Amino acid sequence: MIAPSHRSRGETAEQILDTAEMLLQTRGYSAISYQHIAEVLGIRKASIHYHFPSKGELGIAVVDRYAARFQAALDDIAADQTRSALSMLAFYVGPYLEFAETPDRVCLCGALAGELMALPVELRARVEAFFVSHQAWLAGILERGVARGEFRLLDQPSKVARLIFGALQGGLIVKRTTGDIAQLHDVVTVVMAMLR
Amino acid sequence: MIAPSHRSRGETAEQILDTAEMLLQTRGYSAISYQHIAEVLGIRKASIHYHFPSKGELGIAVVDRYAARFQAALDDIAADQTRSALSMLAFYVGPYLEFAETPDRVCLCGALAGELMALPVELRARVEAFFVSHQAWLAGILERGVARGEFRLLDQPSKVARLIFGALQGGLIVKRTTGDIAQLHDVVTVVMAMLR
DNA sequence: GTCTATACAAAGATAGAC
DNA sequence: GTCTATCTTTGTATAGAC
Repeated sequence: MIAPSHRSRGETAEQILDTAEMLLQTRGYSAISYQHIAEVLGIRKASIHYHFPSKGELGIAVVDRYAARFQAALDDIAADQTRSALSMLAFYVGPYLEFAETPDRVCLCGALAGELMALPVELRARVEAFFVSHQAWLAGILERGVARGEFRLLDQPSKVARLIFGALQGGLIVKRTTGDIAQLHDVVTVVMAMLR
Repeated sequence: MIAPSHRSRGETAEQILDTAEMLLQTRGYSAISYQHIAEVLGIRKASIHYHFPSKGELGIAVVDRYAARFQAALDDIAADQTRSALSMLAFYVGPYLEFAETPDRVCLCGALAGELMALPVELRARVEAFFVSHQAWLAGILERGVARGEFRLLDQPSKVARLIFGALQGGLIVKRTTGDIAQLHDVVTVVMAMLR
């Protein structure tokens, strides 16, 4: 029985997070303001301060929600022992390819990492945790693929995971800049070829 | 005979560009201000406006200088027919590894690309041109390595170049976030292994 | 919970003295 | 070429009415 996951936040708070997430992905942290978010939602700046008193807290809430959503999906996938490692990897690449299909979105943490030193330290820590956990997850999938005879790695799983993760983050950012969707597809193609 | 390359800009203008470049690499475009630059140099905001009337123009001047410096080195290297393709690639990776040795610097264009939609359009165009030309250069080196029997590629040179470039940009950004210098070294190691 | 109003600081930019 | 002074707008944040 699947109960609808009760929200710990109200509707307005969720809309604020949605809008802030979109703006952070497209324009970054320093460039966005309460005014921008308020305009998109048709509300006033003060209403946002009611839900998220400071910009730093808002940024943290956005990243925490984003990372938790991602992590839940990764946990689900990795837990399914019947799936091939290849399909797990293909699953992981999915969100990146989806972002690549938008004109201006990249991974939230990839965008924030570009202006790392301008972020509140608590926010930096979140971005770091995101990178660390995703690379650990990838390394686990690669190890699994080796154990199942699906992958042949050029080096230790953790090192290959770093290459793949960096290539996805970097490839997505380059894709948005050049506007060429093939940028990320090519990266994924070569990554897959590398694992055989 | 080597004449000292005459500067088309004065000493102060160069110092402003140096400081702006450093701040852009560490904090990004939106987060830096004339005030920050002035404080580092011990001058006033108005003095910067004398040399670079608007922030957009300053940003463009920084990126143009950065890209030209990089390009001159790439042209020199690629022109030397006696060098191996491997040594050329090792040379290309050099600046990334140097940035990785600093606590908070990444590639200027990699940093700016994270907040792409917040940049003036002329600046975006510069970042795009940087990405396009660097990937073309890398593809040329890869092709050369294949012709010389040094490299064996998993796919077309342009596609492998995209993987390598994205991995370097992404790897450097992840490295700065996690603070682990091995992050980028591992990426380079696996890239090199991939080419054999 | 959302609004108006406001405080306060910082930003980009210009005018004009030196 | 650099400075002081100033303008205008924007940003973050709070107080208090509704």
